[in-house]
Amino acid sequence: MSVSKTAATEASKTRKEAGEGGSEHALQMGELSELLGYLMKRAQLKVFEDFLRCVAPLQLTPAQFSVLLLVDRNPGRNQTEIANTLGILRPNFVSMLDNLESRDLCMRMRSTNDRRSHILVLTDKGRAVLARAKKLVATKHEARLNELLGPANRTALLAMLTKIAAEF
Amino acid sequence: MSVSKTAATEASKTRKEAGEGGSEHALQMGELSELLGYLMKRAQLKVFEDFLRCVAPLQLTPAQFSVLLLVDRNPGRNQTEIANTLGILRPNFVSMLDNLESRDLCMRMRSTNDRRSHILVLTDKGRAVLARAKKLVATKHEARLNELLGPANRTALLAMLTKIAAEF
DNA sequence: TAATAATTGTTATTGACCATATCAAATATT
DNA sequence: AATATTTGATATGGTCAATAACAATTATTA
Repeated sequence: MSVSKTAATEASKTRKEAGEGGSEHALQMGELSELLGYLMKRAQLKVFEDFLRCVAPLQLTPAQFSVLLLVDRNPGRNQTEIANTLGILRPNFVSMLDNLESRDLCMRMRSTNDRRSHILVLTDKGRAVLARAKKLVATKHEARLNELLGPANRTALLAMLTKIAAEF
Repeated sequence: MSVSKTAATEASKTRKEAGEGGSEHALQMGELSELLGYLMKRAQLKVFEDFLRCVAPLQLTPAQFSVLLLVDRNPGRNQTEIANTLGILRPNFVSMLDNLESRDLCMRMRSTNDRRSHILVLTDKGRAVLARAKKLVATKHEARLNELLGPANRTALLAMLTKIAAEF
């Protein structure tokens, strides 16, 4: 089982092999393959990757999509409220909105009640893009998860992630 | 220096939780609460937060912990091999090792076979810290997941994350 | 009402993280 | 021997996350 250090170093010189990416022997993952954070991070990166692929025609990141969703569902809210709900810090939300506004997906409107705040509204184009994005996400992205896990497991996974996000 | 990690966790107390605070009504999350990427990212952040808390006495990030684990389990491997396995780019792995080496947790040794490469080895202190870290992770971090989900669900979650990380 | 505090959006800045190009030394290939 | 590839390293740019600070506005309170 255990390999001596000299044998291991010897082995390191031996190989070049055809395979995926790494041309060496696979390393022992050890307890890494049971480490929640490691698996979660790896999975999350894959999910974001796939999201970007699926919604690439619309040039929307996951964060941008979530902003459009939330603004659409919550008319009359200001920047701070939207940003807080998404866990985005207010300073960092500014450039994000600048981007969406420059692409005519979203608009800042001065509130009549409180002239400090900007009420956020989707433009017609913003609503149209959001609708197309939702369709792409549902038919390509989330559908992929269904194929991989099955509907029951998918539901279970989302429930567990929700619980972790809320109570961990 | 390098208190940025603790500073970040300290700052989490300042951060307002999404949808909390009795003054404002909670926003409608809409299909956000069913969006895989959103939930995954939120959950992942919580998990990393908790990991940092649990292993704070040892001042190890999840990434550093994974490096120690992998080096320990794979004696005789060089930087490229370890970095590749963890999905870390070689240039970015350099400063990471500089850090671990400066803390006397890890050592670079010139290979006798190939004088270009650095064989990575844990120091005695590195092995000791790793052992303590493993214990903290098991008894505080992963145990927390068990309490939250139960053993069966925890196993199911890890399996699904593994599948997503591998096949998505 | 006047003075003070708090809030909103914003700018500036910093540090962490990810990615690419490039380099010298060493090794592999031709 | 000449050329190509690999390894660790440096430099650099981009994206995020986080903090401090500021002007305009609103809320508080003395």
